Amino acid sequence: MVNQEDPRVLRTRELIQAAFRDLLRRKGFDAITIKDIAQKATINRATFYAHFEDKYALLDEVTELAFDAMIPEQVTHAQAFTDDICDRLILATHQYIVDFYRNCRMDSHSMATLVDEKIKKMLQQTIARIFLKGDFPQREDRHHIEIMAAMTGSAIYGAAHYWLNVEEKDRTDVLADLVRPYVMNGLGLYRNGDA
Amino acid sequence: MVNQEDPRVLRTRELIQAAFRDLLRRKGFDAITIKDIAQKATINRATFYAHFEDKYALLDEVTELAFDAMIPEQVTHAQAFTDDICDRLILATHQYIVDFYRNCRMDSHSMATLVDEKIKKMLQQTIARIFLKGDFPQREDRHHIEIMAAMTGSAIYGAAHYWLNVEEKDRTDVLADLVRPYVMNGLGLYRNGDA
DNA sequence: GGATGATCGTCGCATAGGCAACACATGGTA
DNA sequence: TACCATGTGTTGCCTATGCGACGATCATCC
Repeated sequence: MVNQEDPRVLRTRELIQAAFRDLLRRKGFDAITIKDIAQKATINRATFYAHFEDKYALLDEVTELAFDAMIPEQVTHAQAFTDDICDRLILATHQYIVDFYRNCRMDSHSMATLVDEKIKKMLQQTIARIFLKGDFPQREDRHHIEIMAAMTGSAIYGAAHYWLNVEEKDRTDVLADLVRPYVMNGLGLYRNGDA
Repeated sequence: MVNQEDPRVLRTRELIQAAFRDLLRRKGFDAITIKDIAQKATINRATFYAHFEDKYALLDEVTELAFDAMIPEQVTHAQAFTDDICDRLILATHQYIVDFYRNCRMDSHSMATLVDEKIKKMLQQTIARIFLKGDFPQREDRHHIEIMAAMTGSAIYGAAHYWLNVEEKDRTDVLADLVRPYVMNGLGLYRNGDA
């Protein structure tokens, strides 16, 4: 395979990703061909396959990069899962979903599913990483941590997604006020005692 | 040398030109090094030399492309040097100079001189081409055509340049009304008889 | 004067990318 | 059915680009 440090490789991958993001704004995922991507990226079609197995792998990477960019500094370096960190995760997730649905034509169910799964997985990993760094209860039990992270990530994602169709969808503070107590209580971490 | 049709070549040249245009907005021509250009273009310094002899050759090409883009369709395909064509050339030249001085830090006398010469030359060539297509007086005399084109191009450029420091610099219509009769009379082409 | 550092322009070698062709799958259509 | 067009992955060969090094030039500083 190619050397991931070579500047030509970095540039080509960036070109492919940019072309793909651009195409997603114009046509549905299913309608995008490798030829389309290669043309817009000004690379050869064969070169695409030197970098990505197929367009699904490309979607996966683009999604990962985009969501990573949404996660605030404070969350990435959080030492404990606090109310503040929880809020930031809720808002970042919600914002990501809003941007995603605004920018991409959603005529492809397969893409929506793939992105859903990807984001949920990243949320869970992010949360689990914070749990492991902090003084989380049953910190030694790996399974316990993972399942708590899975539930928390799913809850946040589910709520953020649901909020798309709510009347007061601009009141993300309301969203956070609903999700935070639920999650923190579920984790046994709520300290403000209003649950 | 490299094959000018290869898509890698086209892309690399475009990257170099874009990087150079961008750098010209931030620092003076003299202060720009080949290393700067290569870094911003995400190419290797040695690759630069496969495409341009030095930064002067690059400036020449970038200037040519930019001025070409300013010349209206009607002028490019003009069959005769009419009042209208003359006006369009005056305004395009003036607009080019305005953009140029607005976008580039003019701490380099050498660059200003090079661009001046380049634009004047392109103007003259454009005008000579129109003369050759139309029913220009003494059409058979190549020298006559060339020198008329040279004077016309120089006059237009000189006036457009001078107009930068005029109080009513926004009244480009006034500029055109001053230059057009002068040029057209000089060429013996003025038909409206107000000279 | 000499030392130092930055840039220039060029070289040979290693590697990523372009090209043309291939077999294969899919879907429309005569 | 057979046919044609279009998209997918893959391959071998060739070319453009990246890299590291080189000597040369120039400016700065001691």
